[in-house]
Amino acid sequence: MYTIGQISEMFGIPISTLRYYDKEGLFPKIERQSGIRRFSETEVETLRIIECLNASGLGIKDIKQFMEWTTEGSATYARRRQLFEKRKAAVEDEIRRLQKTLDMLKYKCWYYETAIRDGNEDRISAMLPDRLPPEIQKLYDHGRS
Amino acid sequence: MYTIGQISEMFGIPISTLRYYDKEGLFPKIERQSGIRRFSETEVETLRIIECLNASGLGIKDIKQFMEWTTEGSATYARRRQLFEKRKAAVEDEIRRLQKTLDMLKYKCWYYETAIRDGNEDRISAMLPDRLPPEIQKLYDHGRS
DNA sequence: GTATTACCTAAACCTGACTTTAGGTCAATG
DNA sequence: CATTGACCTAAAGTCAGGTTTAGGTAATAC
Repeated sequence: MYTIGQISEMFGIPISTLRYYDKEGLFPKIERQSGIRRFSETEVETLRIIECLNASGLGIKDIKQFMEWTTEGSATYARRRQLFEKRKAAVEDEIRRLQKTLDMLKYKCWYYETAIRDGNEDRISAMLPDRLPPEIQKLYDHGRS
Repeated sequence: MYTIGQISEMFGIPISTLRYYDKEGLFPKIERQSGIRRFSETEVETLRIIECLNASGLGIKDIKQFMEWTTEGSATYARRRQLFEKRKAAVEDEIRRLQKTLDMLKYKCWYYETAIRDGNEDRISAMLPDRLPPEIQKLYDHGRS
C-alpha cells in the first residue's frame, strides 16, 4: 500500500494531478483510511494503463469509461479489447504522420545547411520542385504526400 | 492569388483558424486589397511550414518567431536551421515514445484476446510478469521500459 | 432594389487538462 | 504544547488553441 506522495514519486506525476484523476473517477475502487487515499497494486496497474491510454491520445473521459468497464468483470472483455484495437490503429496512424513530418524536417535541415553553405537560397530554388538530389527529393516528396 | 475561402478549401483548415493564425502574426507579409486578405504562393508555402512545425509539436508563438526570422533574410539561416534540427530530434523522441506505447497496446490486445478465449484472466495472471509467450513478453517488457 | 454570398473585426466563449489557492485535519517531533 | 509535514476538499485560475457571436462592408444574382 502506498500514499499519494509515494505514488507521485514512483510515477513522477504531481500529487495535484493524481487527486484530479481520482476526482475524475479514474481509480474507481481506491480505498481510504480515515479520508486518506491508499493506493494498492490495483491502482499502480491502473496508473500504468492511464499512462498508456493517455500516451495513445485518449481523453480522460474515455479513460474513465474504460475504468468503469474493468469494474464490470468479464462481461466487458470484448469492449475493452475493441478499445485497445482502436488505440493501436490510432497510434499507428500517428506514427505514420510523424514519419512524414520527420521527412519534411530532414528536408528542411538539408535546405538550411545548403543555404548556409551557398549564402542564399537561389541554387535550391532552381532545383525545386523536382530536381533535388535523389535522397533529398525522396524526403521532400514523402513529406508532402 | 487566393482568397481565404480558397485556402481554407485547399488545406482543409477552417477560415476562422486562418484568421486566427494571421492575427497571431503567422503571415507577416500577407497583402490586402481593400481590407481583404490575398494569399500568394508565399503564404501557401508558409502554411505548409506551419503544418509541418505544428505537427512536430511546436507552439504558435514559436512558429511566429520562425516566421519573423524568414523576413530577416540570410542573417537568420543558422537560427532557422537550428530550429529544424531541434524539431527533428523532438519528433524522433516522440516516435520512440509512441513505439513503446504501441507495444503496450499490442500486449493489451493479446491480453484481451486471450481473456476472451479463456473466459477469465487467471491463466494470464499466472504467466505474469515474466512467463509470457516469448513474442508477447517482448512487447510487455518494451512497453514498460 | 433586395437578397445572398464572401469577406471583415473585436471580443466573448469553449474545451481539456491541469494547477493554484484557501482553508482544514491529524500524527509525530522538539 | 506548538510547530512541522503529509494528507484532505472545493473552487477558482491558467493556458493553448481554437470557435462562435454580433455587427458591418461590398460585389454579384434574381
